[in-house]
Formats: sequence, C-alpha cells, structure tokens
Amino acid sequence: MRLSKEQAARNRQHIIDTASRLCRERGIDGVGVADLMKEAGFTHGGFYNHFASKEALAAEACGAAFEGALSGLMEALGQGRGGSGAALSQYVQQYLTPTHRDDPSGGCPMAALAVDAGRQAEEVQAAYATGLEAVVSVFARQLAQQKAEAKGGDAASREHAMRLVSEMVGALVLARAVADANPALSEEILSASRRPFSKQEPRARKG
Amino acid sequence: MRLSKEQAARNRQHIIDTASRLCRERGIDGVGVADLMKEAGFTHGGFYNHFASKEALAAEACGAAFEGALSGLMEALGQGRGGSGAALSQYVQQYLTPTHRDDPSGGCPMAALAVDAGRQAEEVQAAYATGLEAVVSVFARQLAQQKAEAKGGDAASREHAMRLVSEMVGALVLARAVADANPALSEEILSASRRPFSKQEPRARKG
DNA sequence: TGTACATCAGTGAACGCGCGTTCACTGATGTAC
DNA sequence: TGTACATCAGTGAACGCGCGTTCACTGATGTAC
Repeated sequence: MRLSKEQAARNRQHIIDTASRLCRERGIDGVGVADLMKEAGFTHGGFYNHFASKEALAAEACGAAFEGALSGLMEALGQGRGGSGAALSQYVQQYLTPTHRDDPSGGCPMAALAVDAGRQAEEVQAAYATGLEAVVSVFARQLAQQKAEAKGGDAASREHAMRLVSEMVGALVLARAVADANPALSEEILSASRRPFSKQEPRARKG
Repeated sequence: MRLSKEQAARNRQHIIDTASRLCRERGIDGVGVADLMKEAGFTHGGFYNHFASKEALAAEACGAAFEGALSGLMEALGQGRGGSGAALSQYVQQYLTPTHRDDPSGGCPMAALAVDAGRQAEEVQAAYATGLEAVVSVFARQLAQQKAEAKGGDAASREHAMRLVSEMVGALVLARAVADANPALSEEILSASRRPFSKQEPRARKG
C-alpha cells in the first residue's frame, strides 16, 4: 500500500485543503479527525502519518485558507479596471454579498475563523496573525496607490486599511450570525457597508 | 431536597448567567453541561429540571448576554457628559480597549458569539438577531439625536449605526484573534478604529 | 390550623456515542548492494 | 540492471475520555382536605 512520494504529498495537501474548507464552515472544534479523513476519501487511522496532532493540522488549514484568500485578493486587484481604486471597490462590493455570506467554506478565513482563532492554541493563532497582517498590508498598499493617484498623498493608509478590514469582517460576521433568523437585517448589514463603494447602489429612499 | 419556588428560580437564573459568561469565553460548543453545572455549583443531573436541552439553554444564555450588554449601553449613553455625541464616543472608545478585548466572558456578546451564532440552531440565532437589532436601533437613535444637535438632520442614521457596529465588532474580533500571537497588531487594530472617536489620541507621527 | 400526600429541584450513576489518538498489519515504493 | 530488504502511507480495530441525556432516588416544599 505504500504510495509514491508525489502521491503522498498530494494526499497530504488534499487533507489540508479539505480541512481548510470544513473548518471555515463548521469551526475548528466542529471538525472531527474521522469526519475530515472520510470527507477527504481516506480512513481516519492514516491521519497521524501526515500530522503530529489535530492542532498542527488546524494551523496548516488556517494557513492554507489565507493563502487562497490572498491569491484571490491579488488577482482581483491585479485585473481591476479604471485604476486601482476601482479594483478595490469591486473587491469590497463582492466581499459584502449574500453569495459570499452563504459560502463560509470557500470564503474569507478572517471572518470564518476569527472567533475560533482567539480560542485556539498559539500555533493556529500565529497562522491567523500572519495571514491577517498580509491582507492588511495588501489593502494598505492598494489604498496608498489609490490616494497617490488622487494626489491625496499616502498618509495613514495602513490605519485606513485596518478600519476597512475591520468593517468588512464585522459586517460579514454579523450578517452570517443572523442570516437564517432575520434575513432582512442580514441583507441590511451587508448593504450598509457595501453602498459607500458602489456608484450604482444609492441609499434607500427615506421613509 | 425540594426548594422554594423563589430559590429554584434564582438557581435557574444563576445557571443562565454562568452559561452566558462561559459561552462567551469558550464558545457554545466549548461549554459542556457538566462543566457548566459544576461552575454554577450544582451536579449535572439537575440541568434538565430547568432546560429542555443544551440548545434551549444556549438560546437563553445568548439572550441574557445581550440583556446585560444593552443595559450597559443604555447606562453609558444616559450618563454621557457634553451632549449625546460625547457619550457615544466614550462608549466606542471603551469598547475598543485591550481591557474589553481581554474580557470576552464579561464583554460584548455580538463579538463573542458572532461566528458561533451563524452555526447554531435557529433558536440561538433568533436570540442573537433580537439582541443585535436592539443594539443597532439604540445606536441609530443616538446618532440621529447627535446629528440633530449638530443641525445635520437624522438622515441615514440607521445605516451609519450598522456600519459603526460592524467596524466595532470586526475590530474587536480581529484584535482577539491575534492578541497572543501578535500583540502589536492587535493593539493597532483597536487604536485604528478608536482614534476617530478620540480628541486626545492623535494619529502616530508619519515614519 | 393540622395532617396526608403530591410535587419537583437536586443527586449521582448510567446510557450510547463520537472524540483524538494509538496500534498491529499490509504491501507497493524506494534504496542498498 | 537485478535482487533483497527497509520504509512508510493507508487500513481498520481499539484505547480512554468527555459529551448530552436519562434515570431511580431523596426529601423539603406546596397543596388538598
């Protein structure tokens, strides 16, 4: 039953990617080793051939989720039309949609793992912190570029990036929290934060 | 061993309050029925004399956490000095402190239960949604009052409230996620969102 | 008001179940000669 | 290049443990007469 090194490495990565999705959907403590391995197409005994512990896997899964999110972010910013400002606007608008809200397993790890990470061991938290720092710095660079284009200087871009990321993550997390129980409120939360980035989405008429 | 109705009701409330703290700290799935009852000073068997299920308890605990948070919010807004704007500013600044960050069990349920609520049954999510709606409407009323004082009209106060709550919750949740692994980043997240509400906290000098 | 009995909050043992982890085993791959 | 053996990814049973929930029991409270 021994596999080639290449196949073993591919299987290992497949387990990490599966965990990355499942953990975002159900939370780290909501994913059992047996569950995970079954979902990945294996029996659970082989888990410890790849990982020292569930915690070690969780840290790798968290890192993998951020890798995916970052490459998505870079791609979105790279192909933006009409200047860097437009690209960021488009990214933020797409982030704050019901589609993203309803897809935690494929969506933003900052939002899906936020509360979890604070309760996990430092190994997981470190992966989260590295990913968050990377996202913030990409946002800051983009905002600085945008401000330079607008001849406004790059002052405080990092602080601006922090606040923007906080609002995006907060809105997504709150929208998810009430999505089933109060869909109208959930949609309202998303659109409130989305509107400032949209030229086609005017504020609802005053009652 | 039968207790008076009053004592039984007090014990029940004590269990709910204990659960409210523990769930915010460890997450709903992180609190066992036996754990909880022991922490409250009872043996675990009696749990089902008070609650139909752990889920029912979780919903009551979530509701109780929001009750406490709301009364804290009302109190803070009621005793604000220098107009309603100052009171809200003070509340937001205190919300975004390391002290609050490091006290999830006594702190904001929106932040502590956000990701959890999205994964829980509708009973819990409904309690969360009710609480969130109440917080947002208190914020909106306060912002409307503040804008009226500044003769700016009350336009879009609710939308403004939504965005503010999203940013506050996002910042707190992100700050907690990286508090151990990257304390400097954690503090930076809080101060970025806190500064606009503070007159005494100027932006750090440009590098 | 006094007595007899039903109620029910709390106790602690027990239930089946799934958890993370360990283990002996299999057999194709990788390596030493 | 060919043979002999060590390696190790995957299997599936088993481990101790804690989970949510149920149960028979206790005895003071609440109630009916």
